[in-house]
Amino acid sequence: MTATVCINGSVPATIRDVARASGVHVSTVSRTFSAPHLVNPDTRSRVLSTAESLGYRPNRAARALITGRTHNIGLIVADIANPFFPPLIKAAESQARQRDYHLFVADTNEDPVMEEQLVQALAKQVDGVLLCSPRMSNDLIEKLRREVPLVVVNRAVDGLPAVVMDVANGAKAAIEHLVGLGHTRLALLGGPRGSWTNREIRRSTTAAAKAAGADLTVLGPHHPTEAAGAAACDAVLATGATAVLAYNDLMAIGLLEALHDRGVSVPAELSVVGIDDISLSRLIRPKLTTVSTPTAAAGRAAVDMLLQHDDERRTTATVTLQTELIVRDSTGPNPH
Amino acid sequence: MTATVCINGSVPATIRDVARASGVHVSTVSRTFSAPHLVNPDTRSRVLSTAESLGYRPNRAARALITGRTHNIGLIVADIANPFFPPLIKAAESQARQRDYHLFVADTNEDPVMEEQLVQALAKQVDGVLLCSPRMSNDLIEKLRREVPLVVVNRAVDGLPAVVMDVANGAKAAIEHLVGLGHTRLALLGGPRGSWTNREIRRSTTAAAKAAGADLTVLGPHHPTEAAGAAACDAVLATGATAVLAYNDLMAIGLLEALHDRGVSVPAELSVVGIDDISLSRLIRPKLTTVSTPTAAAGRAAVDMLLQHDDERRTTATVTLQTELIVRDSTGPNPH
DNA sequence: TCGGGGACTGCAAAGGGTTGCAGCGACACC
DNA sequence: GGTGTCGCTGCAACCCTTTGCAGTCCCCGA
Repeated sequence: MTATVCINGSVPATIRDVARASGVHVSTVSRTFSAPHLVNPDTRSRVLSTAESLGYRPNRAARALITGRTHNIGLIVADIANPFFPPLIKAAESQARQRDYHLFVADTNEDPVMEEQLVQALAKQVDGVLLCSPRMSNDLIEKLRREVPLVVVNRAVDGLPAVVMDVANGAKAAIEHLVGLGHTRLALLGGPRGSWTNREIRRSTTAAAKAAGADLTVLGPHHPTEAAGAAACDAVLATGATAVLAYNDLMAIGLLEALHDRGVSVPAELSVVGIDDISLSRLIRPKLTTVSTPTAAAGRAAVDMLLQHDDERRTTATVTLQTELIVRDSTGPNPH
Repeated sequence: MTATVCINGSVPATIRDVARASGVHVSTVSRTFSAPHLVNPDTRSRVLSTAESLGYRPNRAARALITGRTHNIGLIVADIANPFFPPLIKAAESQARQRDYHLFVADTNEDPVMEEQLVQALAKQVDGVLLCSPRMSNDLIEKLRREVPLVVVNRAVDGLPAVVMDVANGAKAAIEHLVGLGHTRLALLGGPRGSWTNREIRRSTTAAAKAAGADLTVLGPHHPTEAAGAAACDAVLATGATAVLAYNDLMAIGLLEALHDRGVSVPAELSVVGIDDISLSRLIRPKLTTVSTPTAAAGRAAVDMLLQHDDERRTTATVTLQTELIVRDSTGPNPH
């Protein structure tokens, strides 16, 4: 086999080198790092300083082999480049590192089949996986949780720890906002098939519209992209609705673009509401009215749940994070 | 020690279990996976099927321990949530996985000190690190490359494989575009201290302005953020310039926002050019004229370089990716 | 018939740590 | 002085896989 030599020709120092150089047994060196209180302060500082001078760092793979804990976490998202995810990834990474964990990030390209492959591939290499907005079936999730501890984000699964955003409540607030502006014919621009969030939104929106005595046309399923939002423009207009709630900001923004191209003015002729409050939403014109979802908090919470339920016995709690309607410039009174 | 038990109480299958169940030696099982041509097809298929039924997957940590290759890559960026990075991360991850590598992603929060810590922490756990837009000193890079193979992106370092974008040429094109529109008083909204890209842009912009006989005021250093772009608005106006080139799109967009608030119309009174062509740039109004940088290609190229120079002897080549000026609506003729 | 070689397979060491157990000296207490 | 305890350290097995080496078996050519 090929030894991993550094560029200057020296081999990275192992625990044995440190032991030899400081005149103690390897187990003492090991304890110096993993259970410092068990070793004599003098010995400890001697070991520490020779370790320092040798540039020694414990090999995590070797440690993982015996302890069974890799100190790695996997994070699986549908699309890294979808602006919804980066804040979540960033928060999760930061939280993980603070607890001395490293984060694998993987992208399924919106493909549910890929989700399974990724979990399988990561399973032996991580202490747990964060599944963000998974589209796979419940059965499959059941199967996978047997291979590796799982925390799901943006989905509720029986008996599995989960972090969800209260989009139902957010969607309800959005509908009430629109009804309050006098709109009576509404449309919902649906998201992708298999999305728990999408089901929540549809359910809540339907109920809220009904309660308010408003008409609601549900469109979809659609890809959760700007392009799909733009492509759905004619379908939206055909419903005769004066206000639309979109599955996410990206679709809302695509819709806004297409409306602009067709000369339909927002919010004068049509009100548009998004969901997520991605940073883009306050930069476009008109500024988008949207339901803000606490993505960074979700990332942190998911890491916390994984690490905590990893320590003690498994918890199956679901933490629900609140959402908030942010009214900006894309909604206005019913023109009729 | 605590065995890692799965949720159903079973312990994950090891190579030994497979060997026992299929009546061969562990080495044969090992070879079945890592050198299939060395084992009899019958044996191989028998091993494969029992492995399948036992749900066996090779333990990468154990494999890493003996081969010295982890099949992991580290990717260090300044800010995951900065829209410049996600396309790069996505492309790198995809390219890595295609070659059976997994990607650690880490965020320095724009802090150069953190860069070193991260490389150190990742060093023993990866086969190489991709350093994106590093701000650390050359000396430090020299030191770190001794611990782990490095590829730098958006920076040229002597003797180190690098992927850079030809921003110099892009900035030159931007200046020529502005001069062609009749602008003679220009401003450069500079980026962060320590950024190689920033130096390149300044150098090239200065030269291009001089060559064209135009005035150039250089502002900065600034954080590469929208907020910093907005904050610099007054300073930009104070220069008396009729056209500005910003270090990146984010700053340009922040500037656009601030200009809008002050009632300065773009491009009628002031032309603005960004760099990067993040997806946001074509969604804001006016659509931003910008220099597009091939970030996804950079991510792929960086992974390729790391993996290739990892195979054979170390290459120190620098690959330079072309940039392109995208003219949209934020630039127009000199009003004077 | 025998030697040589090829195709498989088994054996065992190695890789870098962790950890239960036992040893040992120092000290306190009776 | 004997005994028990405590603090520290060493010993050695173990984690899971890879891989150089050696052995076995079979086939082929001489």
